[in-house]
Amino acid sequence: MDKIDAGSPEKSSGDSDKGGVKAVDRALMVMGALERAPGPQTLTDLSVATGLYKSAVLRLIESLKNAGYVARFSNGKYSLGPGVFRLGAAYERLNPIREYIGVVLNNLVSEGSESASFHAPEGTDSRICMMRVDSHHSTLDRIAEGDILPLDRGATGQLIAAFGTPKDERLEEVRIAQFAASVGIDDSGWADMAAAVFGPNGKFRGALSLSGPAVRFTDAMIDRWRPRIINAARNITLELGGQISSTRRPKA
Amino acid sequence: MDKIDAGSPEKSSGDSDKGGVKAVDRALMVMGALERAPGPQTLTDLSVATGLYKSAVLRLIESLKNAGYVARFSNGKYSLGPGVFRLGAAYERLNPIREYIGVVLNNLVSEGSESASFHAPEGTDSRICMMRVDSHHSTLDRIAEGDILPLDRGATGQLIAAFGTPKDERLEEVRIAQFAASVGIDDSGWADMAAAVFGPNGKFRGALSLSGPAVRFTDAMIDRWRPRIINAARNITLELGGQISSTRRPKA
DNA sequence: GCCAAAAGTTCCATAGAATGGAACTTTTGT
DNA sequence: ACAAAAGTTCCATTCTATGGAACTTTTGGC
Repeated sequence: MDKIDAGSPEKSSGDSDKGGVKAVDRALMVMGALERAPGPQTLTDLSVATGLYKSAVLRLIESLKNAGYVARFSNGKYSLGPGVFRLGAAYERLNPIREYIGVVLNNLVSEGSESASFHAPEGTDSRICMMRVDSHHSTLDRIAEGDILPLDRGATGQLIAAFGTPKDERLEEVRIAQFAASVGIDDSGWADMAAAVFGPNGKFRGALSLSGPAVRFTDAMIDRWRPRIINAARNITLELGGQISSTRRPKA
Repeated sequence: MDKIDAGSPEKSSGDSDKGGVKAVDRALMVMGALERAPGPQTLTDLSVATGLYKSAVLRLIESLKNAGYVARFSNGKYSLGPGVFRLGAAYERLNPIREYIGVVLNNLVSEGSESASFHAPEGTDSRICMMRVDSHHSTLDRIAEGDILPLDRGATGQLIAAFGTPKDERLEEVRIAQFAASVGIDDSGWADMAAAVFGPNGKFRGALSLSGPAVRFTDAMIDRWRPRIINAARNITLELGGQISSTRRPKA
């Protein structure tokens, strides 16, 4: 009873009309523009970014502002408002599993692991970093909670792709192992390993990941941490009410 | 026209018509209901909570779901979706902190303070000068925006260390006071005082600091400026959406 | 396992809300 | 000081969001 359908932004072809409310779609376009923007935006910025008339943006913003989702500064620019924080806090409160994942991540890091994080699928070709605890080693990579990352980079991306839709058959080995590790040679200088987490009905929920400088991801290091990260992922799965399956289940 | 008013306790009253977009207002009412709810909500729950017809809620949710702001579980209940988490992360990321802090720093300096600056934690054992406004007095010290500084020097470093990880228990007094001032005798010839700034959830965000020649940091001068810098820090905290806590906080 | 009640979903004519764009005011930049 | 860009107001027209009926599915009592 925990399967999630959060809707996917992309719809292959002709995604526009999906029976929602158009005015709301437009307001959320404005929110998206503000979310993506590098900083406070002018009315004209938003008009250009969304393709809506300035007058329309102004009207939509009026409603968003009343709810605190948009803030306007004294210089006239717009940005996300404190209301989105309240929302974020509510999200945390409503998803208490995050607390448990935090405990698991902290445990790994305090045992001396590389930086630990949890990533969930986001749409069909990306993932989102839901939580992250920096390692006690150096911490200079730029990944933070909320970051959207591609699936074609790193073991974590690979693991999520292996359980994605449509399934990448080339990744069947990864899917069976429920684990992936960077082979090491990557010009980025970073490496990672990840173990799969499942919810009820065996539904894939995300990846528990350790990441750090590639130079530290030796075969020995990977062998040492693999059982621990797999075990940690298993604990999260159990906490989520998921079943541990050594074999893959065909359908939910 | 007839609202299904089943007695909605929240929303108080004056949600007067402020010239926004009604459909958006309604969608945000649904968001508010989800935010306030103790757990996943049924369609009927939301219909009752918002006073909207079920069919209307369904349509609004369709749009909210497409944006990821609302998720639907396999048991049919609705809750906030991962999109709000992204939003929260975006808010944190593009915090307009600098714009507002610049105003505050300028105000302090134009009131005759020593050079004013804002420092944020950088890693676990250093801080970064995020902004700086030179005083109208003399003295050019060499600290500039972007400089990385240690935590073992000055009141500002001490304050940031007091809220750092791991916590330095010897600095509990500083943490409680949310304020620190150089005691004066320092062979460097420089002194400073600093007040803590917090963001949402009481998270420590950095220190507002005044710094200058030690010779000018007399007890009387510190007493004179302490309330002003504390008040300025408080204003920044409020602007950041943080809460002012007069009582001591056990965690930060 | 059956039935009644509640919840969820689909559909449509119509009211009225949202729209585009023109006109106007304010701010910015040179 | 001036021109150009940004921001704001306003309104007739259009098209969308709406209420509510009808229908399907799920829940729960017995």
